[in-house]
Amino acid sequence: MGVEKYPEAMEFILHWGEMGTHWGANRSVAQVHALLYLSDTPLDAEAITEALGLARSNVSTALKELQGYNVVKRTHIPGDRRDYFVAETDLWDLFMAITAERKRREIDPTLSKLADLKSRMAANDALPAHVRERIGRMHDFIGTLTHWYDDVRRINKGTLISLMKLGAKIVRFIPGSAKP
Amino acid sequence: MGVEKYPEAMEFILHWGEMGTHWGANRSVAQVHALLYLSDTPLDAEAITEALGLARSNVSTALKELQGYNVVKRTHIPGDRRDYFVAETDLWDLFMAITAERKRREIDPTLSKLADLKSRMAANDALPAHVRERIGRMHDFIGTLTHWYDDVRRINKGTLISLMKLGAKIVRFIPGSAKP
DNA sequence: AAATAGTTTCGATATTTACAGAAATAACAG
DNA sequence: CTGTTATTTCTGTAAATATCGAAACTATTT
Repeated sequence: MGVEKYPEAMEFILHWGEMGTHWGANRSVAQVHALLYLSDTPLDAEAITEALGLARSNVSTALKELQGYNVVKRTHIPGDRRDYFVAETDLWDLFMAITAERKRREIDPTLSKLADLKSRMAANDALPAHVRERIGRMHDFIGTLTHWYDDVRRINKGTLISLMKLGAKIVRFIPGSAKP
Repeated sequence: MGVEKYPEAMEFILHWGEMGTHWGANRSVAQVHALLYLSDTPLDAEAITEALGLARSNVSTALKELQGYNVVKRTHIPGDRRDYFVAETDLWDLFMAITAERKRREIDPTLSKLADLKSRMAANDALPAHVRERIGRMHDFIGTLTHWYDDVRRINKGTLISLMKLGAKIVRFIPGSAKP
């Protein structure tokens, strides 16, 4: 019997669904993910459909999308032809997958657009200097941010978690930094 | 004459408007911000309305919202009763304002909900252990993230920028960390 | 070939969000 | 007190997004 029978579990799933729309997924995708996250056994598409009351086609699309983000994996049960699914339960990996996807959709297009504008502005001297300067500065800034992000992503997971737990104390270890 | 006359500037404004919808603002709000960001003089609501072709009421709402996020400030010109507006041009401050707002809308509600569920689950022993465990783990994880965020926010701006430029090299300074 | 599992596509809603325009209210200089 | 400017509220519409259910299609197993 699935977790959707428990009121607290269902409440979590519904909340996740609503928040999902703020996190760049749609409600169904987020609900399917929440259900799989709470389940301790792999579920097949049909079971998900019944548990959440969604259309079968919707669940299929959601599963495909979640696999694309690498937060859900497909498994099989011996002697059963159906596909079963499990969610990533390592929350750090989940977090990294979400940030990667959001960067792709929310940052990368802007970075390209700014690069494009910058190069086109270089040739155009009718343009006021401050416009060129501000668009250029925005490009540099977002470039710095994404460079930092790429850098941090490459750090070993355990190290990263320790770093995060260190929090603001990190500053102590940096040469030449003083309190404000 | 406003920056909206320059194709590249307008392109920036329109792009910003589209991306704004992914960043938690609506198109109008993001467009107004982009226009002010590119302008080197303060603009009044009427000028913004004409530059962007929005309804006056919409511009008024957008300005109010932007001031709420602390990314736009009101100023006055001597001998002129109208309100004028300027955008934050320090991109770091802008970034911090956006992240604060997004945390408020995208993280805080979930943190509260998880805390609530956690306390209610404690009393309920009909609930399977793994459900309690996974919701609890999610709460802890998001708690750790927001704690780190609060910590980092308190670091002096200049220090933070240096830290970011350091990128992955940060690891070198941390005692007891090794490459993967 | 028949049965089963899964995916994809499509048109018909339903829901949510953005936006405009009008009207009511407030603030205030002259 | 009066006219101008700015803000707020509301009402309706338009646009974007999400969802469903059905059907067509593919692949796999028996």
